[in-house]
Amino acid sequence: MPKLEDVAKLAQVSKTTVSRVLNRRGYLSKETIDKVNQAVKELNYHPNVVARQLYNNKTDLIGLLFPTVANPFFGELTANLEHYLYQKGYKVLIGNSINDPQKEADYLDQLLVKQVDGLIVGTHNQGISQYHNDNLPIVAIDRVMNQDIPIIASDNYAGGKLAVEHLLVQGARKIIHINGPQELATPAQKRRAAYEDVMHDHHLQPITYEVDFNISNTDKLKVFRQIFVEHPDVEAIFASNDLDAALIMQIARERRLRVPRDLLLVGYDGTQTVQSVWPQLTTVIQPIEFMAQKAVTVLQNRLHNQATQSEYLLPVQLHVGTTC
Amino acid sequence: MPKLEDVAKLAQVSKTTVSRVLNRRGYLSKETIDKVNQAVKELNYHPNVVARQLYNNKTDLIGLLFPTVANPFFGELTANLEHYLYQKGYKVLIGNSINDPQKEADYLDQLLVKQVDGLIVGTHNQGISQYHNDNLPIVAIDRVMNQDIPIIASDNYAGGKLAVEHLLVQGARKIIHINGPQELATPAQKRRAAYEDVMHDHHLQPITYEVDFNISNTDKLKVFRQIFVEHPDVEAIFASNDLDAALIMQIARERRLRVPRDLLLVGYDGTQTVQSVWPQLTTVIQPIEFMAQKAVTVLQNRLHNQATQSEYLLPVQLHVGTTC
DNA sequence: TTATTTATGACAACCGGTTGACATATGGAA
DNA sequence: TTCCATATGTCAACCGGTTGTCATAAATAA
Repeated sequence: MPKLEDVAKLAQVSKTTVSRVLNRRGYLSKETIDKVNQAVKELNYHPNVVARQLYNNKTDLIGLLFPTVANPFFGELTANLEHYLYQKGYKVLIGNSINDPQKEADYLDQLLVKQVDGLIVGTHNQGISQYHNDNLPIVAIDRVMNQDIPIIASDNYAGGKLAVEHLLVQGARKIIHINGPQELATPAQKRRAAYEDVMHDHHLQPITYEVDFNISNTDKLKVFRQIFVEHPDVEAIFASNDLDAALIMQIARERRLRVPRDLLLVGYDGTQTVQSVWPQLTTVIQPIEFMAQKAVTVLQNRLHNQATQSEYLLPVQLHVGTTC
Repeated sequence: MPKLEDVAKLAQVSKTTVSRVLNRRGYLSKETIDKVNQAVKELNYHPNVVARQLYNNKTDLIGLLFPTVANPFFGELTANLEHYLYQKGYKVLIGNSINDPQKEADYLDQLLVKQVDGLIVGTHNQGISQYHNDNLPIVAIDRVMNQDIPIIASDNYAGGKLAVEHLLVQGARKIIHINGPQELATPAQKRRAAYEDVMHDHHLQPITYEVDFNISNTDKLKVFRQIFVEHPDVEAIFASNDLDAALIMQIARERRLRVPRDLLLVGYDGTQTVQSVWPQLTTVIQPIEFMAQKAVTVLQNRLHNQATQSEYLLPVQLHVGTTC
């Protein structure tokens, strides 16, 4: 692997001159520029990125910490984040933390140390202390970290309201909601608040099941089956996300419940993948692309020490399919 | 951000000793070890990764170049790759190249230069020349690059055969296949070969539509609608992948064709996402996790200069749903 | 003719950690 | 008493660039 010195030798100029040509600084004649470029091409020389990173004290890398890109919501989010970050000259390092707080802490430990210039996080684990780090600009998506870390989220309260009110309009009364554990501080809890508010407004009893996002589908199915055992008269379910809605659908089939006749179903997220494969699902669409764009903008503000708000709420949209 | 020297000062030892403690080499007394560790903790010191990378001439980063993690196949593949790579001590840098050969070339240019220790690629663009690079270990997934680059793929021929033979058993005769452009050298072309072989064996006329993986859903829908215009008597479609199958399904609904009564449909990939959301789809399941694991193993062999085969074929499985 | 701009080189410090060479001191074993 | 393993320090080179300081020389302008 050729280095700067080799280029200098071949072009018969000094290291300094080569560096000047590559970085366009100082006075340079056309001839030397050509000579150097010629040598660069001949040797197929590329400056060593790591050496530059060391001197410049930045890597142009942004870390993304999310549960898993196997989930279409995080997959699409990651794809969009990568897109916008690439436009700004950053590359993307990913860390999937699903179900493994140790792994998340590990990643943090390593990334916080000059490996990345900034971090965008949306993990679902609790009690990671390293986030209290002033050195590294961090932005959270759909996750409450601490005061210093700005949050990008869709308008979960509005989304919850849209979903529940739609269910009520469709005539459902016994509506059950699924959400993550309350200890986990996520903006998604606002859907629960919306759900409970709307139910109370209609003098209905809210019933919320708390299900950990990280558990396996098999375990989720067990919990969801329990819902139908404990509430055989359930008329509608407002699920945490579209994949959970799919599991509910699976159970509905097991129990020979026809959707929407016997059971109404609303999901959440509205990823393009699920929209494409299961357009019948009524769901609340989060503006994934917009969230990614906003996260990148806010992160860049942080990187440039510009002021940012502590929270950014983006609008959601109800997609009405045939499941309710 | 504290550096090694600061730790040395605080612990009242030399830089060398600190380095010795951190890297466990040479003779060390328990007291100094404790003193150093104490100072490390007190300062919250972490060695600068980039400096280490420069000296060691490796980054412990592996680049993943795929079309987009927004697609569940690549999302799940990426998640699995990340999992296995993490286990081996590598971090993951992603690059999504969809629909943008320039971006792919860009990534390559930058990653080939000591930014990553190795590369796993599965992009769908053509004519990228930089892959002829001897410096960097590369492994390809489901993509033919050049002789030096080992390929991990599922058994596409067997998969194609399974799908088509199942369609025939179900009574279909006019079966249309969708695949990528033939110029694009991918193992997926073997499905086409299998399809055409089986059709010929049954004295049936194979009809293959070539559709670029990278085009938008809107454009794909246009092409797929054309299929039904040109072949109104089509009885079955063997799609390139599950998402394409979903689009076909959409068109079937438009045309009031009932699946499987009026149209049989087989997909390809069998991602957990699609399996979960649309279990009714009959499809060929690629062993994504196994492919990821194999890719990581083979890459590591390359990294350690151990011999590797030029191709690894992994078994597929037919999932029979209700779409055929 | 003199001053200034343009063009290039040599050199060293620096980014932050790693490593080898060499010196030195202590304690216990032979 | 001598020898050696143990324990720590100093110093400098190195990884591969970047940048500032000085020096030098030719070309151009005043």
